[in-house]
Amino acid sequence: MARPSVKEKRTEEILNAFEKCVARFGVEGSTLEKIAEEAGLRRSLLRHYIGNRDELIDALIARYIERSDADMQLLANSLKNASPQKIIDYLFYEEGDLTAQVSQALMVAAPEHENIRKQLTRWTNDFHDQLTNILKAIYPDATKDNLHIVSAGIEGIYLNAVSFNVLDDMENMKAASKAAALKLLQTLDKT
Amino acid sequence: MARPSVKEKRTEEILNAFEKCVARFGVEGSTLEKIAEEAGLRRSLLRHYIGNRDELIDALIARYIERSDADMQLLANSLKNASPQKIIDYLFYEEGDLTAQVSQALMVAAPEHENIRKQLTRWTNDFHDQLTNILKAIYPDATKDNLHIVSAGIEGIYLNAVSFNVLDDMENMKAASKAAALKLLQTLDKT
DNA sequence: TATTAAATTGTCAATATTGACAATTTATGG
DNA sequence: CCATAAATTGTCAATATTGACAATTTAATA
Repeated sequence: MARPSVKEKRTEEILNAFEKCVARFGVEGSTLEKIAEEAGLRRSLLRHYIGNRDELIDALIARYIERSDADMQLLANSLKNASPQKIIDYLFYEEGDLTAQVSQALMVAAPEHENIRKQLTRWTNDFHDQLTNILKAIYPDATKDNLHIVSAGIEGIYLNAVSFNVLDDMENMKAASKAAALKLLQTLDKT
Repeated sequence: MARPSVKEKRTEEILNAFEKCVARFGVEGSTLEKIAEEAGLRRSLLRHYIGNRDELIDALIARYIERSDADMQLLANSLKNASPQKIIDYLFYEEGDLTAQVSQALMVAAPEHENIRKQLTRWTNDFHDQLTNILKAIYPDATKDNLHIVSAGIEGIYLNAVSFNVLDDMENMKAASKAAALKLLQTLDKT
């Protein structure tokens, strides 16, 4: 017998706005006012629905990691025994620039935010393990070392390639990066 | 017949402090007060020697790019006809974490700072060209495409590996990254 | 329609940050 | 010592940012 709650909806809107701001201004550059404006809400509503600045950051990183974990699961499932080309195609599929820029901004904020640093560290290691497992399924004869090495290399090329999104006219570099990832992966062929 | 000028010295000190802050707090998180405190100077001196906030940022990126260009020249000269292992060793030599974190923070600031974005874009392309040339000297028979691809891949692995510095306990990943770069480079062997 | 819980708006003070510039101190050459 | 140019300190106002909370409005339902 009361007004219906829009808490979930608003929370999503706020965090979406926060992400957009983080991509443009970084974590420290995202003032509550900017976030509110981006969300089309009053600043007081950020506080009402989520909390103060620190709690907003916690909510952001929590949702980001949650989604990244989900994406990783999807990746792991989709790529069981996929071909090398398929794997690279999947990985380098344009997922909308936001994620990459947010990830980079969070990295920059990591030194001062214990919470962010821990979560990103765990995620990075998880991602590595997942990718290594995927590769292992395709190349069962490859040595553990080689699997680790190639996995780390692909991950590096991939993460760096998406970071090109903030620069101008990097299409060539992105294409070359993708080709490099495939080439590295194919070093596992001959064993 | 006047007091000797310390302008150059102070300017260096200020920009050093700015870099440290940028590595910790990002560009937008580096307030003039924090920079001044890090430099052990009054905030008014930042203004006196360099200027307002925007001018400080311009000075920072200018010096950063200048140094990066110099490093790149050194790299190009040092690695003329070096062995693959030498090249990778040189590239992955620990140069003091600062540079990497500053670079990443500048990337995050790029969307909102035309100046930063342009300069980083140019530098990234230059770096790619230099590395490609170095590889070409060692592998004169490799195709242009393959040189580009391997160069982009190594660059990606390298840049991403240094970004691990902000996370915890990433020694394994860094080592694997280095090995991956070498492995990728060696794909140019057989041609 | 009256009630009720939630959404939304509005306001205020405390603090942080920046820009601008005056005032003072200091080290050197003459 | 004196004049001078530079360094350094100090201060002030304007603006930005945040935290906190009161006041109001709105939509469902009994």
